[in-house]
Amino acid sequence: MTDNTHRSYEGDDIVPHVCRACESRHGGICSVLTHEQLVQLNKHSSRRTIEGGAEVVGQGESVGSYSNILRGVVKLSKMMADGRQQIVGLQFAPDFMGRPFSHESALTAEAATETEICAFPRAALERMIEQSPELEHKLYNQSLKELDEARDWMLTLGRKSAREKVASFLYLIATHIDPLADDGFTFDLPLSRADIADFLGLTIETVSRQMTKLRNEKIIIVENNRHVSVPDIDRLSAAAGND
Amino acid sequence: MTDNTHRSYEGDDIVPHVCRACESRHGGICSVLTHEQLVQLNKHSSRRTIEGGAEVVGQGESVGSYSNILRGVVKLSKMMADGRQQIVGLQFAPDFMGRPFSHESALTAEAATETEICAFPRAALERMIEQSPELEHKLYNQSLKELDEARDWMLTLGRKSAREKVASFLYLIATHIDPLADDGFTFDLPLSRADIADFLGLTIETVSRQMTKLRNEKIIIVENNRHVSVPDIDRLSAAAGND
DNA sequence: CGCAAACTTGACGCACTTCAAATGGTGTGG
DNA sequence: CCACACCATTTGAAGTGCGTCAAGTTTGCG
Repeated sequence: MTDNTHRSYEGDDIVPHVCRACESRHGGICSVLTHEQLVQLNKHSSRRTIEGGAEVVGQGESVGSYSNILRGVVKLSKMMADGRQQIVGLQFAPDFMGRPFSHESALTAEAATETEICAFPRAALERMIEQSPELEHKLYNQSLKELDEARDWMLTLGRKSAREKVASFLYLIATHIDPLADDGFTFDLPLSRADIADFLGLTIETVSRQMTKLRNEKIIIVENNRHVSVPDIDRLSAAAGND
Repeated sequence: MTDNTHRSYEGDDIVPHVCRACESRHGGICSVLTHEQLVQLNKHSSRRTIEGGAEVVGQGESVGSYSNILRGVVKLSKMMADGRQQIVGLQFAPDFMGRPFSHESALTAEAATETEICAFPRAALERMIEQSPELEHKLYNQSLKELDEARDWMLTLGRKSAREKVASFLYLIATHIDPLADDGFTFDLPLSRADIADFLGLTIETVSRQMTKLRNEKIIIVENNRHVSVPDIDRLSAAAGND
């Protein structure tokens, strides 16, 4: 396993300006690039802000670029011909977004909240992958992580009750979003009820009813429909059916 | 993308005996290894036959080895504390089996049918990955493929009806198993009804009822409960809800 | 042949969906 | 600052697809 030992160079003039203050420099894929590679990649990269609800790539579209998520939440979804939809993954900063070695997207990527990304052309990254085994290793590790998450979620989709599904979703968010306050777990939901339903394989109404029940049981505290607090994360975890 | 151009060496004395006749030599990960590496890996590798139903690795166990599937079907499953189970993936020859860079298994791997594998110690493979970017690239590509499949299946689990789920399963098998006859799609199911139910997030009874319906509609022909023929793969695909 | 396991079939119940209406929350213009 | 409109969410009532429980039936194996 490779070790990231570029820390000593931090602040060095060689690091591109935009990257120097980049939140993604450490956890993201850029952390394994040499300064030369960083400069190289940066020549073609561009920061973009995407408003919540806007589509980044559509299912079946050809993909011209990859990107890093710097801020926000992106939902990956699949749609059937008749309109039924399933969210198959959520991505958070500093995740890498894209499906290397496939030029047609099998899914839709859409910003759930306002999102900031750093995009670079497909060719630039693919060239860099060929040159840098560390980069490919980093990408491989992220795809293994995503595969683990996808399989966890398959258990949720296939075998959990509506109540457990909703609790599982809240638990996922609680453990992936930076909390708004220090007093435990308080956060804003990045997804609407409709999105949550599409993520859980349920209807909006069922999601709403289960949220109400969890609220009545004091497992969660809800304000403004989006703002949620979890007083006891272990109770939520238990409601999610986690061992 | 790397190109496998070792074909000219075929039959060369340097290739280990066991590998020379190996069905996995071409599609599997071994196809990107040099002959030297193949010899190296072969020193520690061992062929094993696993009877149907036997466990290869258990959920939560520490993993001592990786392997290639040479023949048969392996099911990957997750279990909740109360016994609810979900199959999260099926692997066919010549798939690589294992989760690199994680020493504790998050899932159970069990032979669905009688299965033959070629196992090698964890350390041997991990050393080789460090030396060979081509090998890591090959593994990365398989994990991307598995991720694509997992996400496809999430749509099935979350949004399809029982009928569509069963048809989707039959379609998956029909397109992944070598047919028994040349007359289109005839095969033996590698999974029992109980396994199919665990794969689809259904009960045995529901699977059975939907199979009966598909049989009555002549979309499938069933003999002996395991032997299935698909006269028109497009009708099956349509029943599965594929566009 | 006979037993056990796997599979099928039937009757009934319930969790979730569907359809419909009420409520709340947010932004806009007066 | 309020009134209104619009959308998101909640709540209610009724329907249904799948699960549960309980026989049967078939298959495979000693």
